[in-house]
Amino acid sequence: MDALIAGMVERVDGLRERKKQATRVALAAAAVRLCLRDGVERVTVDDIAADADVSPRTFFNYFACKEEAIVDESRMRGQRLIKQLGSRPHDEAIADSLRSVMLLLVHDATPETKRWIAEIRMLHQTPSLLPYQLGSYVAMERSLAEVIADRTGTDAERDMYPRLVAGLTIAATRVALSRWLDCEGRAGAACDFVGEALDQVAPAFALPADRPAPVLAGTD
Amino acid sequence: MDALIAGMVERVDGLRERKKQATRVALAAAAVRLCLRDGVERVTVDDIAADADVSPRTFFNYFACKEEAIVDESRMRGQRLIKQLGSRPHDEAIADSLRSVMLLLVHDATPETKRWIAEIRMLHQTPSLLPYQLGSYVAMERSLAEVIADRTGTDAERDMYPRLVAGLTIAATRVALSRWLDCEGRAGAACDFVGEALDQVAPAFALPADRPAPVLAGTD
DNA sequence: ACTCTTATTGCAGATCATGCAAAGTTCTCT
DNA sequence: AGAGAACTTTGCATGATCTGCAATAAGAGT
Repeated sequence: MDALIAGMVERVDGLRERKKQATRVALAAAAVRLCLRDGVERVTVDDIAADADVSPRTFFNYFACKEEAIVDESRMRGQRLIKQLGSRPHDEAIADSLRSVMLLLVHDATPETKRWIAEIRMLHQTPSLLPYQLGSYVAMERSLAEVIADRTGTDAERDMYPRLVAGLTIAATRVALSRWLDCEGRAGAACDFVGEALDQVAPAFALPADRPAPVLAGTD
Repeated sequence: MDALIAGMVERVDGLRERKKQATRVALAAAAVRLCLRDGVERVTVDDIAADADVSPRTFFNYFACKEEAIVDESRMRGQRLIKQLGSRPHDEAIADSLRSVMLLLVHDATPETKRWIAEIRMLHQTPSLLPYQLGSYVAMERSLAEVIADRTGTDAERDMYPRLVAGLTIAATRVALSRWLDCEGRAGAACDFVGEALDQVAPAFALPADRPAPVLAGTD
């Protein structure tokens, strides 16, 4: 749990680390801003670097490609979400905690959510970005699994349960958002879609110990 | 359903279409073969094109990048799997059908499975390929959703259920295989992992109509 | 102030990826 | 069979992507 917190919290020691963070954030923000303004196709790495006031070469010290930078804000938003999961009441059922936190995503009160919607709308209609978006989801899955392990008394290394619940949660949310974007404006709010998907998947969150043994017995 | 079958079946009309298929298959096979032989980093598009006996320019008529070609066999394998799902008894519970078909993946009787294992082992330890692998999973999800819709009397366009079940199935299988690869040789066979994951997720496959209303009252 | 460590930058070079037009095929129709 | 349409392959040119390497600059610790 210590490593998790250390990796998540944005508290940084010295000036050097703070500048690195700032550069990374500036690059990611520039990437999204330019893509929203000019369209993903028309934005080059040079443009992004110029907008963030660093050399093009520095860009590649932070991201392997343009797409990674574009998706980085989404990744950070996921990390913040997981942090909020950690601050849910510790005795709450894990399904309820996950539901509350995932619904924060689409709770369109904050201006931040507005930007995020514009962002995922762009990601949703740009096939070349899809793989990298999915990659950031998997990264989120890993962090999520650690929190779930902590909350359910399972082991993120040895047990499949936390990884599985994390994967199912992300998958359900992803499908719900995708369907919402497909029929946007015509069929209700995003939180209805996400809520419905998480209701459907919730029965799979029962701890294996509480689940009746399957017909074909397990591995241990 | 017609469009699905048409897109899936590899039956081709004329010589032209057959040659195109052959070129695509040759490129994908060359990509995997060279990557397994020399390592992903050391293989260039020119190498792949040369191995498949076409010009480098032709490569880009089929794939947008090297990674897409490497993952294409995996994508085709998925399509074949979905075809097999269509031939399961039509009155079988969808959870059982999915279980049977997904377990075919890791049923290591065929020599084809051997190659596939080598392939996913490579994908698993090459972070730069992960995004494209995930992309092929999402493509598989779409086809899978159509079959599930057909089998359960739901609508792949309007209902969330088939897309969700497809997404959960893929997610469970992906997590199981990932965990198996993480502790390979130490903790049993791959089919045990996949089976356990699918057992855990199965309760989420109940049709919404059969599911009791959630505690937190719904959205409608 | 001095040194150690680390980040930034420019440059060279390889690879990636796309548009375009010419050349080579398969297909269709008579 | 043969003419022309439709499509695929290919080479070329060009811009973008990405990686090492070495020099410079800047923060951290003493």
